[in-house]
Amino acid sequence: MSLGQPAEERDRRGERSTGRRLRGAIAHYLGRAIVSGAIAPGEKLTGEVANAEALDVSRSAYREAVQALAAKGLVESRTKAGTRVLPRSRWNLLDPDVLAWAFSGEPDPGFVHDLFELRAIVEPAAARLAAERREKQDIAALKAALAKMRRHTLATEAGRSADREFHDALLQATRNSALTTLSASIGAAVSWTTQFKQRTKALPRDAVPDHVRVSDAIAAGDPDAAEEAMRALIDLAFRDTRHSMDGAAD
Amino acid sequence: MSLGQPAEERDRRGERSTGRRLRGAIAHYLGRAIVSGAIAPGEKLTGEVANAEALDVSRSAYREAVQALAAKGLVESRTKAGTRVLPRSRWNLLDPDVLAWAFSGEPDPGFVHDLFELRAIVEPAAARLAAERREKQDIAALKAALAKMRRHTLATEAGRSADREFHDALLQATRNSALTTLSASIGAAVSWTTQFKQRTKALPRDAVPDHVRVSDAIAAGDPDAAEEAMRALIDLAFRDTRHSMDGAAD
DNA sequence: CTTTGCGAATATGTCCGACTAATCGCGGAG
DNA sequence: CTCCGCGATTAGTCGGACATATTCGCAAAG
Repeated sequence: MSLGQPAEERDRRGERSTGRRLRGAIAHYLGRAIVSGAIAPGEKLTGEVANAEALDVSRSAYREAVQALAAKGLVESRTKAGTRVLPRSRWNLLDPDVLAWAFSGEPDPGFVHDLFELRAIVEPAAARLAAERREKQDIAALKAALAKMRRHTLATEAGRSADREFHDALLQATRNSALTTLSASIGAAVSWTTQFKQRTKALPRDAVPDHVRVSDAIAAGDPDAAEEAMRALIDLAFRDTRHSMDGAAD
Repeated sequence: MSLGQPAEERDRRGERSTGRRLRGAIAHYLGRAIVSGAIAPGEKLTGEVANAEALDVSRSAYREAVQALAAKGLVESRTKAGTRVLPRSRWNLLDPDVLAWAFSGEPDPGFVHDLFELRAIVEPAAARLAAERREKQDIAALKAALAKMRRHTLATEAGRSADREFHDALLQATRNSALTTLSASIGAAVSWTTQFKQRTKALPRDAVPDHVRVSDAIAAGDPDAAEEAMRALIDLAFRDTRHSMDGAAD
């Protein structure tokens, strides 16, 4: 394909930013369309040749993008039958990319609720395990993340990054690879919902004290306190998020 | 790395059994090699041209397979730098395909332990939610799965399928899309570990009564009982699995 | 001797066009 | 009316060419 007019053409192809390859941009574009519901489950998207031409990309790049979506359970391709969107139940909703696509537009309040419900199940239990198994390095990682959170506010990307680091360090401390995998998903969810929460008004609450209580309980090796502190943290975070979503119900 | 096997087209075309496309077979092959540790994290796999030729497939098919692995977080490709295996922490261990690859060889006892720990966190909480929110149809689905489990034993694929259906129906009843997504992962894990457990001759225990207790508690709308029954079920299942893996458990 | 910068080698990324394989649907034979 | 097969359609695979982006070595400057 001719890259004759680089800047303009690339924009039309879907805001390929630094490092993001073309197929990544296509996957992003299609993924958003599917997750947002623009292409409903069961629906069949247009043929490869036509769609690739419409997006002004080669069929190869388009196909590789579709492969990525298929690997995440969003679509399924069958010869002659075409490529169709799979039912939501087949989607890999916890995949970081899928989460990013889900939150790139207007997040579905129901889905946010479900994510918090999952966090409310997993993270307190994880905090308990972390309190039992943490080593010196884990405590250090938690405190480092806390320090970053104090320096920046949650309104900044740096602050949200620190928040992610905190939850990541906590799940790492559980020494459980399955929980660690959930870390990436939960981290993404935390970041997105926090960003959304900040969007409404001035910061509703200083989140640091809640995190300190969790960190202290883990450092002290007190599983019960860690579980309870985490439960409280998530409950408050959910309350704030829900409140801001209700208030700014567009 | 590269497969020593000289090109045996018939063999590979035979390997890709029903419905499985060529790129699926390649992804399966590479995925197994990575998850099993044959290609260590950080290691760089052979160049596309060479590897595609070694596998006797076109570069397109090979690349599409690598795309699938990249989408699951197993590898990352960068121009000139090559395609290298990502650290385990980046892997999407809960992806059904990755789980299948992980259990296609000798399962890692530590990983099995981690999976059961996750189940022990998620499923009792899910049972509690299911008891609160179940509708008639959910109870029917649970009972139908139970009936199937009674007809077949866990030693048969039909029996394991029924077991999967039971846990799936339970998570469906929670009305939580995030938990439903975990359903596929956990279901796969349950199936694999159960099969592994059965591999050591005599069936250790009739799993049906445990499931009946969970089902009854959910049908009765008793969250506490449902949570406790599920906790007992998982504990027993883990004990059986660990016993059959014998010595390898922590 | 260390550092900086430039150029070339190289592996992935994208494009193209043809061919293959699988399958759905239509229309004719029984 | 049913069943079978043939053709049309769409994804799958192929191979080969070119673009792009890094890495790496080498050379010149400090």
